[in-house]
Amino acid sequence: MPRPGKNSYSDQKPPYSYISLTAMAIQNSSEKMLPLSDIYKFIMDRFPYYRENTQRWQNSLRHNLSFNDCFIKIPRRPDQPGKGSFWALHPDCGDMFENGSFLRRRKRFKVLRAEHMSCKSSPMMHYFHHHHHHPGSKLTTASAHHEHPAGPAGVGRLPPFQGYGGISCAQPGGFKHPFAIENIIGRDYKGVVAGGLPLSSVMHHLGYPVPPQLSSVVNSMWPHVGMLSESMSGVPVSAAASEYAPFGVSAKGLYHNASGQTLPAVPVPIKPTPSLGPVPGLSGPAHLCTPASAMEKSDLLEGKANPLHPALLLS
DNA sequence: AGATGTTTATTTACAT
DNA sequence: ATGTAAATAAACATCT
Repeated sequence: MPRPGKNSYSDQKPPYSYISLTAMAIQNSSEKMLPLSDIYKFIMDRFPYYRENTQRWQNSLRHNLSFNDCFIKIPRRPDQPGKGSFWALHPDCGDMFENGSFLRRRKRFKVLRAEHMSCKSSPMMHYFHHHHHHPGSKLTTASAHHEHPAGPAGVGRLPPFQGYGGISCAQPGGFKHPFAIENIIGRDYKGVVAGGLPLSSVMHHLGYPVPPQLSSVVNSMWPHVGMLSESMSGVPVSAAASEYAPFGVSAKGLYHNASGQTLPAVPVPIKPTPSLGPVPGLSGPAHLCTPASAMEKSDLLEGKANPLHPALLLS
């Protein structure tokens, strides 16, 4: 362990899995989707550690994109030049890091084989179209309508997406919130709380589109989101890097200080969700309290699917 | 040829 | 100690 001589953390391996790094990058983008090269760029910009061994970690990252159902591929429209597809987060992947650890999720997010059949599984599935080409491929190729009423200024603004081939089950004005990380940190987001739950996740589950402003909380979610490298931001990397210095802090201490205020999401070692005890009004078989993200394909196929979302159960 | 994706296999590390 | 998520390696396919 390097005795912190100022910069010693800067090139340390960040306490994020590839999945969380990628989710971070995607969430940080205005369109909530990025081409591979931009994911690379995001990571390299903020984490000096990843400016080396690029062959190795980028291969791993690509593996993760393909392998994990929480990432979906969105084809480019003809008017969006560039290489490769866009990558986004599966709308139903929920809080993948609800346990407070960005290193290891409680359970892998897996998509049901027959998900395309019932849109009732999630209103969000309206954004996806049954294009089951290759059997066994994860989600269907998405024909998501990533049209933002007005793309937030900045990153390569895309023309409003009209949908593919005229097929459209557009959710008027809606952005599909991918990743309800608000639950991790955002409990104090202004005006957010409804019955103790972040508004956006409630909305999500009621089938309402979550407005972009709400997903902007992301910027407070990930310690490094919004932070650029020293060269770009003028902020010394070492200073910013110290943000994830306290690896060992308890999750409890991270989320709320004494006054109940929310603190930045510093990744912590996975720990038993302290408040995960019996949820009032939600007693019953354990598997019924299992987060959707914890469901295995087999469970879902056997009809054990949990209609309730983690965000509504735990938080 | 190189970037992008997909897939299988093996190893490592963490949680329970 | 066992189960599993994540990391790593590598073969291979596709597309530009």
